[in-house]
Amino acid sequence: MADTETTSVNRKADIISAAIEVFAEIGYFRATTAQVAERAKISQPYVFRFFSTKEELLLTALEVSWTRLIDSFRKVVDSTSPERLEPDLIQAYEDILNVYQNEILLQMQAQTIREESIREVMRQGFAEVRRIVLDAFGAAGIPNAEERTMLFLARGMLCNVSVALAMPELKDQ
Amino acid sequence: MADTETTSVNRKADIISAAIEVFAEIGYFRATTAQVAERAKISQPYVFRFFSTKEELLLTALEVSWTRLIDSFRKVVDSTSPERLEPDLIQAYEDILNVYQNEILLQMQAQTIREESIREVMRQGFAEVRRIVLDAFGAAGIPNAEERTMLFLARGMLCNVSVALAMPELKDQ
DNA sequence: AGAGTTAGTAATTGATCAATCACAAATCAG
DNA sequence: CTGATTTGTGATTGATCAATTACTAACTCT
Repeated sequence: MADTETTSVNRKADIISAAIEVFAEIGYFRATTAQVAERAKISQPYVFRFFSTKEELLLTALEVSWTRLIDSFRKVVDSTSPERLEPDLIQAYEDILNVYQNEILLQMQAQTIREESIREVMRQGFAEVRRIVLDAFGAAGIPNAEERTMLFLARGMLCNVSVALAMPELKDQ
Repeated sequence: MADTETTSVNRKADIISAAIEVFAEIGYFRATTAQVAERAKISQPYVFRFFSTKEELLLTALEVSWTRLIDSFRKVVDSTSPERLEPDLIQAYEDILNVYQNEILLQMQAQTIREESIREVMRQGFAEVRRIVLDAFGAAGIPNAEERTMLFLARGMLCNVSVALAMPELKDQ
């Protein structure tokens, strides 16, 4: 097992990573499967061995991005103190925005896509993040947990815009 | 001057309105100029008499949407009391989200488009809205005006997502 | 060795689309 | 009435793209 081996799982992950980059940079509808394939260093038709349609590839890419966010938030909730909970959640989100910016940019795009399968993934992702934060705020004894959760999500959405448009003044104080 | 007359100005406005609807519903990159033309009840090539490219049409549509928002906020700021300022601004935004939802959905799409001309319009729009709100909060003697402005914008962004995904639970309380 | 399976590609297809061109119909000015 | 301008469309073009087809190459197991 050399590190150059190419398993089917690796290939699929490569394609998803390439798709996240290309879709985020170029825009899902404008990006072509050939561009994704080129980034993944495979031929264009080979993409369709792993994903039957372009939309299915988007769906999978979105699932990956939500899983990353949810896992990260869960880790914080399971390991921090009530006083550090909110700042640590904010820090976790900022880390993701730094390291996996393209995944967040892709989520932003998907917010306005009207295909029902896409909307469903987005709704599930948002609902689960909200659930995790709300439960954690409640367990930490934070008062007005519902409103605080709303404000936490709201600041997250503004951070996204701030990053996407390169307008740090929008969020910084 | 009958109300059925078609001036060049009317035609242009028709095309912009049609573009806002079609782009918002279908997505800018996926929407076709033929669909815009059909909605505006003209032929597809005639669109290009008023806009030299599809992107220029998007740019104009975005300008219209920002002008609507900015004019609305200015009206509130110029006419309300310091105590009613924030609730009235929130109400003004909710009204726009109800009546001109497509314009906001188009702005959301444009947040992730990387063409520099599009980004410039979006940055100017956000910067001007922020300036208006911040100045008004300051003039109204609201403490921590900067932070309150940030939170106002943040709640606005969450409202957008809540509307786009039809998830009222995200913003309601 | 060689049959069977997996990994991968070149070439093509049918559809779609932004933009242009060539032209027609209507309106207007003198 | 007529020439000029404005308003508008049908037909076309050249490019692009998702998806399919028909292959080849490489590996695996016996």
